Amino acid sequence: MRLGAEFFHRDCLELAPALVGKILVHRLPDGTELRERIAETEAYRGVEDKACHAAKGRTPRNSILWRESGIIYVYLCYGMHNLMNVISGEKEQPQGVLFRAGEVHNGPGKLTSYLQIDRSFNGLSLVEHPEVWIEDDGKPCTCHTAFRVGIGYAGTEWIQKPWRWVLDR
DNA sequence: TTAGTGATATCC
DNA sequence: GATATCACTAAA
Repeated sequence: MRLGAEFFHRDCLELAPALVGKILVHRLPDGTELRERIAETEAYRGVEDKACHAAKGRTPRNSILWRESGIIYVYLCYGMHNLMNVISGEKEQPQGVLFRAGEVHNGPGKLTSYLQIDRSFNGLSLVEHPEVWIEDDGKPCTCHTAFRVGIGYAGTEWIQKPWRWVLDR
């Protein structure tokens, strides 16, 4: 079952764990469906979260964070990796959830590479786009928290937030 | 451990 | 216009 707007419309600290175990799907023009179960997510929460792109104020790149929940935010990292997020929470409240790994393809760059998600998907909607969506296959799963990765610049207060969720196996 | 890669923000 | 930085990955 495809997840609708009401699923995404909540705080990133709730949405991130809820997304773990769900299936990310991208249907290609030839009908092929690329699917991958989400194994890791991270929450980035507002301007006060020093690890969140919104912490440095609104810029052309991060302005997507201020959009409504369910919108896709993709940006290029280290010149070669597309990192995919979904916006959460209230509109005009800059927060989102990073898809940090899939069950098969670990790492945020490898996940988008497999799913063929690049920056052209920036600003599209996981709720309304006909070829990209998230499914709940009803399979129960559990996850545990961890520290977020790769945010050394944010300072210890924010590094120590348990805002990463990892699928148990 | 380190090179590769390029958009972005921040300084001239 | 120049430069430093970066929510990473693969190879060694």
